[in-house]
Order: sequence, then structure tokens, then C-alpha cells
Amino acid sequence: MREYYTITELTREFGISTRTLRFYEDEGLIAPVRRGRTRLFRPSDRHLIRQILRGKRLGFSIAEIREIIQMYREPPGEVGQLKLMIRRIEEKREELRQKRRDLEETLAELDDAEENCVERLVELGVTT
Amino acid sequence: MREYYTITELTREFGISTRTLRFYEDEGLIAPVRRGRTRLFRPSDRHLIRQILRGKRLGFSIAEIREIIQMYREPPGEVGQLKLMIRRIEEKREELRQKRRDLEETLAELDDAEENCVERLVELGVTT
DNA sequence: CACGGCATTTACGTAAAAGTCAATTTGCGC
DNA sequence: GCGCAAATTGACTTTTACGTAAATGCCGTG
Repeated sequence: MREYYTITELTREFGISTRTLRFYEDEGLIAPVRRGRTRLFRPSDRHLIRQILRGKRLGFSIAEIREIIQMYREPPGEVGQLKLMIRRIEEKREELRQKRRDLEETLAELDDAEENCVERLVELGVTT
Repeated sequence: MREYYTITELTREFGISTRTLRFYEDEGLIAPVRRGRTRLFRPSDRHLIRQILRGKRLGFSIAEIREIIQMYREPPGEVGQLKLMIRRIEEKREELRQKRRDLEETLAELDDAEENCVERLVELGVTT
């Protein structure tokens, strides 16, 4: 496991721009260390970036991704905070389950659509 | 099955604004019929709205949703077009399968996070 | 030490997806 | 046929998530 990654290494790996990584830092999603003014990204930062991009693909906003990332962190020490966090996590999981239902429905409709197309091809006498 | 719905009925049902529905019409996603200037939404429009909102929850842009909706429509008559459409559908399905992987990973990490919280509560001597 | 090549900061720009507001227009309920 | 809530249109504004440009810093190499 490498100790540090440069900003351009990560932009190439993930197919994003330096602007995007700096933006995520401004938004408090990542906090790479510095050598002088230069950012050095640790493996943990790299993992965070993966989580951020995953969240993006699922249609979460930066604010939502920030919330989700906080859920992955060390649980708080105070009981009330812990219970609140558990409730929040459960809410987010419910949201994800809704997304899963949406996803399955969309996949099913696309299956139908493709089948219709194939059928139509057969009608036209095309040997698939 | 009702023949027509008014715009406000649908905004209430789906929890969106009239502005949003008109915006979707401007974008060519729906095309309710008119009586004078008033829009009348048919069940098929209602179903389209459901599909649009599903797409939105999955993080698709209007442009992407427009593409997906076209995939649900009657397959084209020409062989080349049909094959193209089948390829497009397959691409979109692959994208959805990626989203499903993202979703399962995120759910798994949230499961872990919740478990950590519960564990921490037990350490603090809280009877769940 | 000058140079090329990344990095950084600051500042402004922009596209998408609506929200908001104001000024009409309609149509149904009596 | 009238009144008024509901609907429409058009213009303008807002938010999010970066893109882009300009000016400057840092650093290894020949």
C-alpha cells in the first residue's frame, strides 16, 4: 500500500479533474495533508474518493454524500448522539432500498423494451 | 381507470410543483392534451411522470431520462434503427447494473456503520 | 539558473433543474 | 352572466457542481 498519491495520479485513476478534487476538499469531504502547499493524498483519502464517486453515481448530492461519509466515521461517544446516528443510518438505508426498487423496476422495463425490439426483428425476418 | 387528471391532482399525488410538470412538458418528456389552454393528463402521462421521478431518484439527468423513455416506446420499423436501439438499451442496463453494485456496497457499509453504533451502545451499557 | 511542467489560489462562468413572481386568462359554481 | 379560485405564460432568480482562465509558486534537470 502506497503512502501518498499525488493529485494527478488520482485524477487519472478516477477520471476526474483536479478542480473536482479541490472542490471536494473545499466541501470538506476530503482533507489531504500538505507538504508546503502541495496536497498529498493518503490511501484513506483515496478510499473516500471512491465512496464519493459511488454516491454520485447513485444520484446523491454533495450534502448527502457528506452526511453518508459522516456515518462511516467512528461512532460518537454520547448515547443520545449514538441513537440519533442510528436513526439517520436507518433512514438512509430506507432511501437506498427505495432506489433499489426503482432500479429493479427500470431494469425490468428495459428488459421488456429489449424483448420487444428483438421480437420486431424476428418479425422482419432478421436472424439474430 | 380515470380518463383525465388535472395538473394539481398530479402535483399533489407526486409531491411536485406545477412548474415542474410544465418544465417536463417543455423538455418533451410528457405531452398532455389540451382543452383550451388547460392541460389534461391521461393515465399514460401519469405513468410517464412515475417513470420520470423514478429516473430522477436514480440520479439520471433530464436528457438521460428522455433517452430511457424513448426506449420504452414502440420499437422502430427499420432494422438498423432496431439494432442500434437494442445496443443502447444494453448500455443503459449495464449502467443500471453498475448502480446496483454501488448500491449494494453502500448498503453494506451502512450496515457496518450501524452495527458499530449498536456495539458502542452496548459498551456504554445501554440496553437496546 | 533558466526552463518546463505540475500545483495552487482566486475569481468568474455556466448548464441543469427547477423556484418565484407578476400579469393575464379561464372556467365552474351559483 | 359574474366572481373568484385555479391555471397559464413569460421572465427572472437560485442552487448545485463543477469548468476555465489568469497569475503565481515550487522543483528537478540540463
